[in-house]
Amino acid sequence: MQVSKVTSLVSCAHPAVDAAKVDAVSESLINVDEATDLAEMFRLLGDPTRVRILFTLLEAGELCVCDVAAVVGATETKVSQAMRILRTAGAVRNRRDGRNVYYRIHDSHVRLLLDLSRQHLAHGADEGPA
Amino acid sequence: MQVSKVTSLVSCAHPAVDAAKVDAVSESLINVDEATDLAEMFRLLGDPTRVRILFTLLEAGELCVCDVAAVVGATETKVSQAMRILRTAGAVRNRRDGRNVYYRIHDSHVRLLLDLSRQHLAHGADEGPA
DNA sequence: TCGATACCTGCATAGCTGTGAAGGTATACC
DNA sequence: GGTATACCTTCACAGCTATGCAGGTATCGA
Repeated sequence: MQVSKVTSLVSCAHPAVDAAKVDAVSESLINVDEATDLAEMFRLLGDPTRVRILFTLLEAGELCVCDVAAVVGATETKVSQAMRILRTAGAVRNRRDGRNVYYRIHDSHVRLLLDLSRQHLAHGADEGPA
Repeated sequence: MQVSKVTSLVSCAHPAVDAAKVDAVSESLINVDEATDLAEMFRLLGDPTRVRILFTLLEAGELCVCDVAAVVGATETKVSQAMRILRTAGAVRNRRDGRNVYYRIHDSHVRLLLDLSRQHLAHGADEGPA
């Protein structure tokens, strides 16, 4: 897979400025499928409503739709719609108990990202250069 | 800010199932602005093209548009458009050197998230439950 | 000055996304 | 059974997004 056939494995419009570097980076670059999966996960966190819902679940552990709606200050419909997206993506999981449906975070990567983000929000959201 | 006026600070449609829990979580929940900023950042990483571009820059350190296009296998226009979005959001920064414009990652949070993601991709993308 | 190169910028557009309204389903209680 | 609660789903739609095309700007070499 992916032999080092210099600059021929990439469909370049121009002759590359630094062919060696281009080839080197091409070798170690994640493939399109991995990038797509990763992007899909980030896109899931790319909505304020979903972010607040997830943080709510992160804090509470498990909560029914009704209570999540109360916490984030949104309608049940809105929360339910968001939950469907999160559930379909595998980020959360639900459990029925009587009339209520309880949701909790299921994906460990999502949990990790949320935790990390909260830490960064906690000790000053400094936007210092890398 | 945010006094504990139980269940009155949230506009609940129904009476909450667990009012105490709702109030407790409401107190510690990030506010809408923070959630919006966070979501905006995640949304920036929610596109495969941008993800691959950023990983390319993460690996190479600095690269001109031409070479990035060659690495990710996209047109210069596509890369340029993506760069504009990343630049506007503050994720990358550019530097002109003659005819070429070199880009590099500027945002430390973005860099951290990418690094973390790559690690998770590295040792098996296990989707085990949290 | 005259291309050529490297990159950028509208413009148009197909496709996606978040949101609300209306109505449906499942469970509990009388 | 009948009604209320809690949640879900379908439908519609305004707004956004990624992408390609055509043309523009900046720099270099002759």
